[in-house]
Amino acid sequence: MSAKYKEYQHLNLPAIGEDVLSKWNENQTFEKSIAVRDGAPSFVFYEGPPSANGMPGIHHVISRTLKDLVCRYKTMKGFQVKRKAGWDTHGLPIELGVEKELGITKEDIGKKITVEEYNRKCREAVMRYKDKWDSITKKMGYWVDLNDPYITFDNQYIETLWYLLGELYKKDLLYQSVSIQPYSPAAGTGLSSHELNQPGTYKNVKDTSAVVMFKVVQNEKAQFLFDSLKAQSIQDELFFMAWTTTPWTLPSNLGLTVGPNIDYVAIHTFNPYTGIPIVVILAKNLVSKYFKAENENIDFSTYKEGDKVIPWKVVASFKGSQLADCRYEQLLPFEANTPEIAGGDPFRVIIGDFVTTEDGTGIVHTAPAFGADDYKVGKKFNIGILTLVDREGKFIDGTGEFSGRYVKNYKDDPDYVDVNVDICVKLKKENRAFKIEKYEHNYPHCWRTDKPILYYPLDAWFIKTTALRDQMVALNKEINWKPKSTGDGRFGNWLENMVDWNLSRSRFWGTPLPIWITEDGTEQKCIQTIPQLREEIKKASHLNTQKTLDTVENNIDLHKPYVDDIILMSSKGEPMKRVPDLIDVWFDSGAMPYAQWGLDHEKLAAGDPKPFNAPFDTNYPADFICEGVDQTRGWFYTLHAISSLLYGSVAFKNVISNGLVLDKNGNKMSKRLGNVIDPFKTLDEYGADATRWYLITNAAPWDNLKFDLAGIKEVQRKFFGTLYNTYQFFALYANVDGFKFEEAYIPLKDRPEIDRWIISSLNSLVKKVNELMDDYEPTQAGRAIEEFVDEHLSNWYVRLCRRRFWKGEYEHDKICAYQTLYECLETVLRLTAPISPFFSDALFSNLNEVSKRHEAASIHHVLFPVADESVIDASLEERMQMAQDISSLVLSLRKKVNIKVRQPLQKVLIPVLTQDMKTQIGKIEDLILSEVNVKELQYLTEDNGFIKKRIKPNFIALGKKLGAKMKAVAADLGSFTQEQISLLEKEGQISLFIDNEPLILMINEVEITSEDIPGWMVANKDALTVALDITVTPELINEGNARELVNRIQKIRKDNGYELTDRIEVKVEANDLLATSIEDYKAYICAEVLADQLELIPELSDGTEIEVNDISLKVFVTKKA
RNA sequence: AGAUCCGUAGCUCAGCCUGGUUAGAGCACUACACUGAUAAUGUAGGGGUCACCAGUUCAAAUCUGGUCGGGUCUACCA
Repeated sequence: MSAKYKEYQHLNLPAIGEDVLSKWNENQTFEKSIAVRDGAPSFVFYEGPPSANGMPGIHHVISRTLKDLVCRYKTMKGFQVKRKAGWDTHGLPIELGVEKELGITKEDIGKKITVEEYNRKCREAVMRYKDKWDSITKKMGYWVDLNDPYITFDNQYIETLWYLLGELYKKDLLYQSVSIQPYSPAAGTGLSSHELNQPGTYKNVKDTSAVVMFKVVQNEKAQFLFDSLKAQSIQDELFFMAWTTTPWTLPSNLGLTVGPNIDYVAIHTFNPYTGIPIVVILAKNLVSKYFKAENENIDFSTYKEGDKVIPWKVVASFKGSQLADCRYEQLLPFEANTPEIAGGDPFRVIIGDFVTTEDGTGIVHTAPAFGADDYKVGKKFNIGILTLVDREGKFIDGTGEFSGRYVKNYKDDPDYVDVNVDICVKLKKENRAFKIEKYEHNYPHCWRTDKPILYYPLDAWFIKTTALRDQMVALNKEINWKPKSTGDGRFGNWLENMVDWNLSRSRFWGTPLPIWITEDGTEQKCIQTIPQLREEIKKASHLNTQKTLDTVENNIDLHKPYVDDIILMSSKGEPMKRVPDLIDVWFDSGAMPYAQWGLDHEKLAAGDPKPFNAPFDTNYPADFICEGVDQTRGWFYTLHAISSLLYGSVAFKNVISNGLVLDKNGNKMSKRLGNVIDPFKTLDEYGADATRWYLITNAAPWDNLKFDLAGIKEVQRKFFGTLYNTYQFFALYANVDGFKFEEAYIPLKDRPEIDRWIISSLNSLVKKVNELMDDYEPTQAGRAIEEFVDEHLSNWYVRLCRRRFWKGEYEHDKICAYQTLYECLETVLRLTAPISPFFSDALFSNLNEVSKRHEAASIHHVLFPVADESVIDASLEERMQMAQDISSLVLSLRKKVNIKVRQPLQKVLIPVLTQDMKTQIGKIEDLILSEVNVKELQYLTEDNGFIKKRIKPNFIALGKKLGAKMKAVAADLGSFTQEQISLLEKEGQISLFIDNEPLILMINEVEITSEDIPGWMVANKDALTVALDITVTPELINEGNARELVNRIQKIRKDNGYELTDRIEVKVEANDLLATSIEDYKAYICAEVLADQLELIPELSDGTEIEVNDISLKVFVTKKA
């Protein structure tokens, strides 16, 4: 039996997808795609683990399409691409979800519910939507190994994290320190940034703000200030002015921060509260905020205390950098805030980039304990730290009259007296306040207690990323970022301004920090492996319960609360408890290159610096990763940090950061707005191929995508519809003729020009697609394929070649046509396979099952096409483009005068400006003539005077030479006569007078085009001009009628449901108007409609009434038995 | 607040790196045509102050600076 190419009824992409999917499942096509590359070089891909705690959305489909297409492409390029799936299972979103479900808060954990029970709930919740995820993964055609995923809550995984943390610890890159975190004294707990971002936490409140004065100490650094005062005979006290909205932080002040490039001035004036003459320093830009312009330089001697008009005068100006290290007197000294207690070298002016001149005075009161910036800059300049407020939010003992007072009304005390006001009153009395006022600003509040938070130093563990910043920056330069700007800008910038990584989280469900510590904090142990833990606990068995000992020995779970029960022993025999912190979940995912394979204890024992299970060695670093751009400072960063810190290597070599998926109006998709796209519905309705193709080709991956279902429909119809039609066309005729690609491959030189052309274009496309895919530009690649399929293959090659497939015998030309079209289809399918894996596999299999050209069972096992440069013929492609343009021009002319294409016309005129152009068109003459149904093509050369020419400057060439004279020359050329143009053409140059200066213009400095042929219908595009002879002679009408008749008979054949190959007999009712036509073209008509007989009958009783160019007549068609 | 991306036809996008005188496609709309690929296709038409302002230049959608609008990340600070 003879194999046939499968023909379809309709294009049903979802059905094709399902069909292919079940074949993949049956035949283990994915597994085989990896197996067939055994021994080949590996291409390493890392899967960023999603959390199965939420439903997959359409935005997951885009990044997974990108991941998948790169992996499929690389597989087709001959690499082995292993793809281990992963699940991110720890973290706050899961905990919050569980809390919500149980109706509890963080404080209830350990009280209303045990930590054990709570974590069990988290563990259950985390895989809640795993089924949905697995389902979308399969449906969308994302090939990833779901059978053996890495899971971040697995003991093996956590153990590897512990090992890595231990390595950091050994390198002194893991340390404990305080960090300034949002803290709620009312609730007695630190708040995560996530909690701070709850709606409604930021409120507008009115606080007492103060501009206070810090007295400058006269010493070497400040001498220049005093000198300039002395020069002006000013002997009054000199102050720095600083502003604060939290006066309660003033006793903890240890520094004043100025901007190095900000301009400051010293102003001689009077304190508005005390009337004492003073000199104050503040930013020049902010002077007007405190001093009225009309009072500048007025007479000081008339001023009395209490006057509204306060004179002032600028007495010095300087840059902030000049103030560095000037000292000042402590503002509010008490027993508890001496320099000794503060540590460091306080009460100095220091330099900070964060200082602005938008608020305040341009000098920032710096209390390191109560602000992140303050802490950072304070640490940098070693000004010490004072925490004069306790965790309940009240002043500690030793702060004078303020001791024991709450800095805000945290207890809802009706008799609360604002300590901030009292501080300000004190400062006023001491001539240390310049301006006290209520100030309204946005301040964060605790979302549970509604009380203002404060920033408070809390203990935390850090990774010292800053120690290796330079290396991280240098390694980043090795990474190929798509788009580049994300790497240079967003990521590069982030690295430059990096701070140490705060690992600590005070939560319950996560990776515990494996550090045990004695009560006095003098001894620490960092545990790296489970065996090590077992060993250590054995030494401390007397400190632990039997239950704990059993658990550790038999079935340890490296989570809370079990690890917290474990007590180790110090060298001095003291008990050691684990620090209560969990680590940032980002460490979990950033460590996946190592932890996904787990720890190899044998390698570890042998001292291998990278003791991870196989196939780690061949799977690090990654060649490619891809995630949303929101991961830049998330996963991308943590991967990079851990890899740089521990192994001095990049973790990934190429990265695509894709943009967001927005709704069709450009809004973020959110459940609240109800504009989320259900990916399941989309895939079911339109199929994965169209969805994937749309996602990839509609916008560059890193641009935000405005997702519109109408766009998928368009892709479905426009691209897949066209490709499908082309395939159907091929299958239809190939089945009729029994073409199975059995004949030897016909050398291109023996094929017609149009075949050579499409093969040339095809190879140009292959070349381009390879380059673009190698450059991680799938959007460009997809668009190039679209253009080829639509413009070249379908709209030109197939359209022009249709007759070759259904006319004539099965011999040389026909086989050429089949071979050519087959090659195009097969190659295009292979090019599209990474993007649209189902459709391409289906059609490829249809082709291959008949031709058996490839041994592979799936398109995803064959190799990606490689361009054969020897068949690319640029000049052929150029002239075919010309043929398309000329045909389009002729057709547009026909349209203008309403002469249908079926009506033959006599001739076309084309002015040719060069010999080369004439040669080129000559080669495609026949093609054009048959396409536009014209009998002959005449060339007009320049010397016949027929053509009207147009001249314009070649701006690129002339620009450099002429510069400003360009406009004048352009105007001059615009008024050139035909004679001048031909003179220039003949001589090769012409002299002009521009602005009364002579100028020689060369022929290559202008562009001459033909524009018009007097007396003809013309049309032009760029340098091409086409004229059409629209005279319709009686002979031409006869021929047109004959063609029209053929067309009508064909329609009848089709209506009657005849097979393509059926022979017929035709009887036509005699008609004077058509008699000559039918007689003259009888042979032609018969050949076209496969008629063995064509008779003219005077009267026809039966038959179909038809119209041929407004002539009515009857035709009777019968099938020959 | 900082960083970054984006802003071109009603819609989705090219073009911008490397400045050049008619700013392109597709969709949608309108009209006409084609009819053995036919739930396809072709041709033509309308539709743009290339977000705005300034600068550089003979010449700016394109280069520079700024403004506005949208997105994202980071931060929240006297």
